[in-house]
Amino acid sequence: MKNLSIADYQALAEFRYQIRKFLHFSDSAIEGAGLERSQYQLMLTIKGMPDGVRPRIRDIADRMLIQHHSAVELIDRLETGGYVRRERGQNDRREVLLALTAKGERILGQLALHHHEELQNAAPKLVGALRRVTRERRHDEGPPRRLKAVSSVGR
Amino acid sequence: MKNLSIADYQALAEFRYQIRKFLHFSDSAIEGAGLERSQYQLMLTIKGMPDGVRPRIRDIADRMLIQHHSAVELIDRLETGGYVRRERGQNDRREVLLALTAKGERILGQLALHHHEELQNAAPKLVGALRRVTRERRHDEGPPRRLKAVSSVGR
DNA sequence: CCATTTTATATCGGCGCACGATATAATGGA
DNA sequence: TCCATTATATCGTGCGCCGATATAAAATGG
Repeated sequence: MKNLSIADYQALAEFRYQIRKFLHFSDSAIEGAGLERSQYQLMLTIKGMPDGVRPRIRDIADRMLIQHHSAVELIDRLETGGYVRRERGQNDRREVLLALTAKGERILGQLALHHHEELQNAAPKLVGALRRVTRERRHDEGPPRRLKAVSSVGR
Repeated sequence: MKNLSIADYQALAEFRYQIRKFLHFSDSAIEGAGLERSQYQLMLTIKGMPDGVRPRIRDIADRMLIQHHSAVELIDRLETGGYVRRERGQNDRREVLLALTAKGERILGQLALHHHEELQNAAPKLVGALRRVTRERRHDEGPPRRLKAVSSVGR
């Protein structure tokens, strides 16, 4: 089994850092809206489902890669907050179908837009970090110094 | 304020899904080694630091974008498990410098290699999802669901 | 020097997330 | 009908992360 070079460790660490940085931004935005990360993701999962598909709890859990009862907990809190609502299935009465409330739609819209804008800035660094992991070592960019939030891509 | 299209929501949801999928793989691998995600990341942060920099708790916390006392907790558990050790600073005796134990080095090496390999597979989908988010198509959606093999949802 | 401020680390209580184990209800198959 | 399966819900536990607070060492100002 081959070993990784220091540059490989640094590339992996850099990639984790970039993911954390994006999620850190995300968490701040989400918290500002009174939600938690997973609650936003659950709403986004509902909204981002293929057209016309009415999502059951089971479908949400699969898409979020969590156990169904973890989804149940999230939905409990989202329903309490008035962001989503449960609807019993008509045909199969075991099913619970989920829908965003008007409030949920509004909050999700704001947050998603904010995330969309942030990703225009963050994407290059994320892609760059990934490239450094997947490419054999290159050194055309120094160690990640402290950068303030940049608005330009820098190529 | 402009609104996002359904395709934008789907792209954002897909990106979150790809991140979750990578982290889900990561968590499984890490759990198999008896660790937690943040514990692996902390060790990786130590190992991936610029050459010669001896990491203090403060430096780790900054790099991980967490509060220093959150890092303290992680280090407590890592030290209990025998993965890292604390060393009092020689000059400044307030400092605690961190070092990986032999056990820590070995486990980190295995996990990092495993992650490195996985990223060779996962990177294309992550980059693809990012591209779909950053591609400008906000006003209209073209043909519905023109997707490459990229969106295989995986169970 | 000593008092005060700053820096570095540690402790305590709390909440959200996710899990395993388990329960309840509806459906479907032999 | 009986029983396995499916869908959802409940309970208890551990980790991650936080805010508030505490302790110790170093730096600073008279």
